[in-house]
Amino acid sequence: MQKSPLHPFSATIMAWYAEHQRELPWRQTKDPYAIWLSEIILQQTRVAQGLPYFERLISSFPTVSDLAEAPEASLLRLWQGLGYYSRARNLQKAAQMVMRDFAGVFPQSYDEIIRLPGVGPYTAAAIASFAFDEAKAVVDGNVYRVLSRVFAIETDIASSAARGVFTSLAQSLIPMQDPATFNQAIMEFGALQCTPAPDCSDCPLRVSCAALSVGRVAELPLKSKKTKVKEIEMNYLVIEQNGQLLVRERTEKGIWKGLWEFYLIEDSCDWLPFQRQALKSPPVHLLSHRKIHCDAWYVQVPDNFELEIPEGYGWMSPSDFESKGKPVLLLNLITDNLDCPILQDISPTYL
DNA sequence: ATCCCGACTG
DNA sequence: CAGTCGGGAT
Repeated sequence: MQKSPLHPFSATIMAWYAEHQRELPWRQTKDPYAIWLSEIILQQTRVAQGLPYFERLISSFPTVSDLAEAPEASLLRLWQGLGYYSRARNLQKAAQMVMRDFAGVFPQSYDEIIRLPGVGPYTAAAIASFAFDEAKAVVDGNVYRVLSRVFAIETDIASSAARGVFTSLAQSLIPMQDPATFNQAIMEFGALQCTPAPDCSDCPLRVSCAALSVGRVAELPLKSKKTKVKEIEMNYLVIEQNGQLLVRERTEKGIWKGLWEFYLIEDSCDWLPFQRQALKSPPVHLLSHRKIHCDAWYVQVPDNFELEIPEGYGWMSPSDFESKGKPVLLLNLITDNLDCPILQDISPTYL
């Protein structure tokens, strides 16, 4: 077999990976379905947080067919607490596309894989290399960090040019004889060794790292854009009548689409149908682009009173509501107010 | 308080 | 191409 020479960088990180890699369930398989599932979970999510979700999802939906046929609500319930819920909705759309357009066989090339919803350049390269040994370099946040430092690249990673610059470089470094291990190695290296605030003293690249030699490690990678945070107010009324709760699914575009919630008043809470009991407010809830101030009240509606149901809302039993996916903000509200009997009944079994 | 992480949408 | 989409670690 013809062997092209290995770049010193590639040799070093692959040797490092052989020593330091974590044992992770999706690294013990070549099953593209399991690898795809793990990669979607790991988008914008750290391994420690994603791991239990992977275990629950793969055992609930062992095959792409199981996932395609699952009710969306049960998928979102399993995804609860992981954030970026469009990932779960796209995951199922993609599973249905595999069944319909690929006859149930997971697509086997980068060009086909990237057609799946929720799969972009990074994820397609990851699946194509890990499952099918296609020599496509992955470029994720770890790769930006590692390459910008080792090669002292000052390209702004928020710029439109960045992806091309880093993809070309990574593609020039990937060894044809083992692209999968190279891709795993460079990301694991970014996750464990070349971290945002790294300890360079025991780094295997410390003698060749360009950023370290010029004292630019802390400044790289360069990133210009910062997201502005909008402050919003959410007032929840936990409305109970006959042991049922007034709830709705968030169907409009925006945050938490597909998740469920109590009666929500976005602005000031001046609707006072009956005597209300203040609940303990959850702490200010921070998203990347939202700062949510939340207040909540409990309202018991007399059994024989005919309440006018607001548009989009309906009555639901606590146990059915428990089985729906809810934002972490509401899970916090529930667990902070377990002295309220009906909230005990929807206390989540896990986050 | 600040930073981390991909893909889609309009 | 700028804005949107969550949650957690440090």
